[in-house]
Amino acid sequence: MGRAPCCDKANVKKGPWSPEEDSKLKSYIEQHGTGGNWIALPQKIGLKRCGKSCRLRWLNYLRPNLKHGGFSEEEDNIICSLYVTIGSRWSVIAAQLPGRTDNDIKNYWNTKLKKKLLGKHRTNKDHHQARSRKQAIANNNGGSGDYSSSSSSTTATHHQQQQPYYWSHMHMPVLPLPPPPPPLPPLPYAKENNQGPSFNDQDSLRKLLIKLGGKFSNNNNSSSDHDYQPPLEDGVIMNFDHQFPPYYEEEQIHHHHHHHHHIAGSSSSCMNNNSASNNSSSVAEQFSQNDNNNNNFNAAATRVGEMVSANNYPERLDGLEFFYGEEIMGVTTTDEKILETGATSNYPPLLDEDFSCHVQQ
DNA sequence: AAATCGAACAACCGCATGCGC
DNA sequence: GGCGCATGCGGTTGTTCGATT
Repeated sequence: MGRAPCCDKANVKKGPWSPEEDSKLKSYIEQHGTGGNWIALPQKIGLKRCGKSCRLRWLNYLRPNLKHGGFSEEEDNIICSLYVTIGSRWSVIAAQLPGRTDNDIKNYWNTKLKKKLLGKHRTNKDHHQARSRKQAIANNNGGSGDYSSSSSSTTATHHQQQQPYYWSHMHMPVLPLPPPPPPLPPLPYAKENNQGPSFNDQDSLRKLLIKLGGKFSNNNNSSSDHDYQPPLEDGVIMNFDHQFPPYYEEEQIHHHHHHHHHIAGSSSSCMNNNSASNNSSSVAEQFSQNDNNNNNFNAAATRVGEMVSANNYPERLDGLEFFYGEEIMGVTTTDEKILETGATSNYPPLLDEDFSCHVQQ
C-alpha cells in the first residue's frame, strides 16, 4: 500500500532552479496565479518540475516582498520567544515575521540563532553530521548544479555576539547561572509593511499563544489548512502561570483516532504543564516585554538556562537537546528513571522519533 | 596553492491533515 | 464514514563558498 508519488519522478528535474525556470514560474504565477493546483502548474508552464518543488520555490524564493538574511534583533527576539514557548512550529513563527519564510527562519535558527542564544556549542550529532558529510563528499566527489540560486554573501551583517558557555554537552550546567534579569517594561513589536498579523504587544502575543495552545496552527488563517479551532472550551489546560504550552485531554480535543496526539511533525514536542519553574509568566511573555536593547539575548539565555537548570525531570524543549546531557536525554535513562521512581503520570515517555503528547486518562 | 572545514541556505522527502467525492 | 488526492509542515540532506590550516 505505498503512497502514490506526487509526480513522475523520472521525468522531473531536481536540484537548483535555473534563472529560466524561475522566471517562467514567477511570470506565470504573477499573471495567472497558482490556479489552486500546484500539481498541474508545472505542466501548464512547461516546467519539468514537481508541483511541490514549484510551490516551495515560489513560497521560499520567488514570492514578492520576501526578505533574505539580515535578521534584526527584534526578529531574533520574536523567534526565540516563540521557539522557547511553542517549539519548532516554524510556520507559526514565520506568520509573525512578515517577509520571512518558515524555511528561512528554520535555517536561521539552526545555523545562527541557536548558537547566538545559547553560546556556540558543538554536539556529537553535529560532529557526526560533519563527518558523514565529509565522507559523502569523499565518496562521490560531489555534484554540480547548473546554477546556484544561493545569491552568495547574504550580507551577513549579523554580529554574532558570543554568549557565556553555561552548559556542556555531557553535563548539566558547568557554570553558575546568573540571577534572572529584572522584568523589563513592555514595548510593542510594531511591524512595518505587514503582510500578515503581528503581535504588537504582550496581549497580542498572549492571544497568539492561546490560539497555539488550543491547536497549533497558522493563525494567518487564509493560507493555512490547519484552521484554528477554539481551544479553551474543552479539555485544554491552559495556564499562563506555567512556561509551557498546555497539553490536551485527548478525548475532548481532537477528532482523529490516533492513539496519541501528534501536534506537528514527527519529532515535535508537546510540553505539559508540569513546569519546571514557578515563575509567573511564560518565557515568551518575558521576551516580549524586552525592548531591542542588547540585554535581550543575555536575558533569553538566562531564562532558558533557568528552565534547564531547574529541569530535574525528563521534560525537554524540542530542539534544545544540546542543553541536556545524553544521560538525561537518552531514552534508556529516561525510562529507567521512570521505572525507578514510578513517576509516569506526568511525564510522557521520551522517544526521539515520536515525542508525543502526554495524555491524561 | 591546495586541502579541509564549517557556515549558510536551497531543496527534497515523508508524514499529517484538509477537503472533495 | 471511507477513500484518495493535494497541500502544508518540519526534519533532513545536498551544495556552495568563504575561512582556515
